[in-house]
Amino acid sequence: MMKTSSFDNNGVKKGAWSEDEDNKLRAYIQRYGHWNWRLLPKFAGLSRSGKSCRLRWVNYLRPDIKHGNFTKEEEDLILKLHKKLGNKWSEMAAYLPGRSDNEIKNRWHTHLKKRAKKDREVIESEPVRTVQPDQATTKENLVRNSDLEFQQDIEVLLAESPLSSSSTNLSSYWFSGFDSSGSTSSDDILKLANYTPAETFWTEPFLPDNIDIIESSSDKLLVPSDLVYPVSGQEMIMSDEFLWSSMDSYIEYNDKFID
DNA sequence: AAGTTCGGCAACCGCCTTGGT
DNA sequence: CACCAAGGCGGTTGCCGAACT
Repeated sequence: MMKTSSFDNNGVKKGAWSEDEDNKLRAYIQRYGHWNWRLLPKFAGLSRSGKSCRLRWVNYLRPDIKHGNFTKEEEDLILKLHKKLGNKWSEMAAYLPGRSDNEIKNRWHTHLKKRAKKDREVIESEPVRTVQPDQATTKENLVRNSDLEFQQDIEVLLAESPLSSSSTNLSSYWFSGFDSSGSTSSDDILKLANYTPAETFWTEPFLPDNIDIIESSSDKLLVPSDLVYPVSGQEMIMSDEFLWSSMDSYIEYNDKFID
């Protein structure tokens, strides 16, 4: 099931992720978040593209991600969502906590597409019922009813899960304050669920508001590239100790400007 | 038992959108 | 307004195990 890994001309690794790579990526994001996907692999000691790292995180390593079989309720909801949204996998993922857009897409292609086709055939083969005028089953009402049903399905599903997050929401999951043990407690998940990024602290790493003053001063604000200059693919792979200590001194150095 | 086909899914690719300059 | 970089999304590919012959 795994793709065998290989390196492209730029020394970027492709294919299946090893456990070691997973651990590095997980540990890095849990400790520092993902402030820049393109630069992240360098700091995490991975010879992967940023895109690849992002995908691996979003689809597989995110602590809230659910693995394993889809429930009947989830499948039913996907069918309804697909009817309503079409191939908007990421939008669909917003209604299915813990499921990635990729997973939903795969599920659709492997199982649900057939089921949807079957369902359609059954509906089409059903004889057309004659409607009494007093039933007032206008087209408008039918649409309204299906919307209501759809809304109810979503409410039921969300009630079953403590999270109502989406892959899109969680892709901005660059929280700080997680421990680096690699384990994820329910507290962590709750923290994540309740987390609302109110500032751009991590997305624009360590650049304080008074940047003008700092730039004019003799001190210079460190940026990640000040710490590491990988010139070859080989040099991008660094020891964890080095990475963590580099990052820590980077934070420490810039902290004085932020206070 | 060996070969072939099929199903499932992780990962890649290329395009589009968005935000910054 | 144009350009560029980064992130995000949907389509597709490729690998592997299971099922079938």
